Amino acid sequence: MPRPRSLTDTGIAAAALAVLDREGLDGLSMRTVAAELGVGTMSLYRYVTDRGQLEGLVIELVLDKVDLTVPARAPAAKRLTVLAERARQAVGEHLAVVPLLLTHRHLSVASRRWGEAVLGVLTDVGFTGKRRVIAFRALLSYLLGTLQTTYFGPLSGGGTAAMAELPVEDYPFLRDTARHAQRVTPDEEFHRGLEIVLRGLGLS
Amino acid sequence: MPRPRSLTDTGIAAAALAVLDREGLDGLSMRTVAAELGVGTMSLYRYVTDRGQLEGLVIELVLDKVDLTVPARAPAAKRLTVLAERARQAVGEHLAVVPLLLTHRHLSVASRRWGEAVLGVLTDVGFTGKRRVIAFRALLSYLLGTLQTTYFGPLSGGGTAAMAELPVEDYPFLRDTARHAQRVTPDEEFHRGLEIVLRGLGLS
DNA sequence: CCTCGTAAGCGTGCGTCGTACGCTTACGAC
DNA sequence: GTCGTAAGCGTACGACGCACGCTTACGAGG
Repeated sequence: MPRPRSLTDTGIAAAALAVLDREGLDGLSMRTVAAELGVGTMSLYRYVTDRGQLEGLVIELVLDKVDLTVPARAPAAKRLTVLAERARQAVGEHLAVVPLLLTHRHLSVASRRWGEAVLGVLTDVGFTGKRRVIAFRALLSYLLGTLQTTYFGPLSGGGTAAMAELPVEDYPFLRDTARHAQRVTPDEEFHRGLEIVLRGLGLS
Repeated sequence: MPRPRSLTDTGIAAAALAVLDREGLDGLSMRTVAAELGVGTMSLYRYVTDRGQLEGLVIELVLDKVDLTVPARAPAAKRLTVLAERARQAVGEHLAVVPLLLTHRHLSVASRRWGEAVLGVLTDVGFTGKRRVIAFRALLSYLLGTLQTTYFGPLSGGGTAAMAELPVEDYPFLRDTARHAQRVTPDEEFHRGLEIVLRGLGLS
């Protein structure tokens, strides 16, 4: 009976993501997203209760793209690597969502499904009880940690370059490490770091 | 000759930290910090070029407290654990600085010194070149990851409680894991997770 | 075809933020 | 006692999120 809705959740999320990709986190506001949708600022509030919920839609859109199917007969380490790498890749394609992901992860349904998939693998190879809690949180912490370090201080970024020029007498190790770091790709860093965690879990 | 300065960097940082502890990150503004110091808002700008620099002072204040001395003859795993745990504790006493730490870590001198100490241990047990880069970043990512997960979604928090009530048919593992998680203390989570990473590094 | 209830769309405005600008004022060397 | 210097701050501007209530488009019932 009443006037039909003209916007969809995913349309709103896509607009916000477009703004995010184009102008970064600072450029994301109710006003810019509304403009991106060709709509008045306050119209957005017909679809979203507040800015936080809009941010939630964005991370949902990004995380929904990660494929959770996994080669059934592959070793656990391989299956976990695949799940972690897909999540990292999905987020990596829209780096500006990292800060939003960190704050909204816990109430995202896509994130929960990812967690369920990871826990499925862990359970499959005998993790239960507290051990499973610890293993899961270790994996999650490593993943989120790498995401945020690549976002705020990538090895290829200015921070590392600056450290490479630190005075040798004060920071010999940091300086030398920074110099090697510039030749490590993000993929290599993530993959080999993940191998470390998996090896620590007794897998691989 | 001119009028003497009445504020110090550490005084400003301490005031900001007090506001942060009392009112959280949302309560931190140039106005509230100035008021905490008993000074006009714009007076702060005589000591700090912008809000970002003020945030930098806070994290410097917090990180300066971490003791970087380490038992010389202890095994590497023990030395790294001590360094990681001290950093975690220093930050844990002022949880509201976590978001600031994530954004300002790379240009903090205290953080650099901590990194230098960690790299010293790694070097001491034979890590060099790319391997040292990977090992360091893995440790750093894990540490930052746990900090941010405990800040945004602690195991003892509402997020975990909500997951414990998830429908069994959709999220069997997540639900069961969340139930066990509520009985894991933050210290236990961090310590055992760190053990995993260290074991993955071939230490311990 | 017309009416009218409903909800979409949005204009205005408030209180907050960071901070640019320039005035006033306290200090201490001469 | 004078005066150069920099400390201290009052005002104001353009963003922000969002509360409120008006206007307007729709489509089902008569």
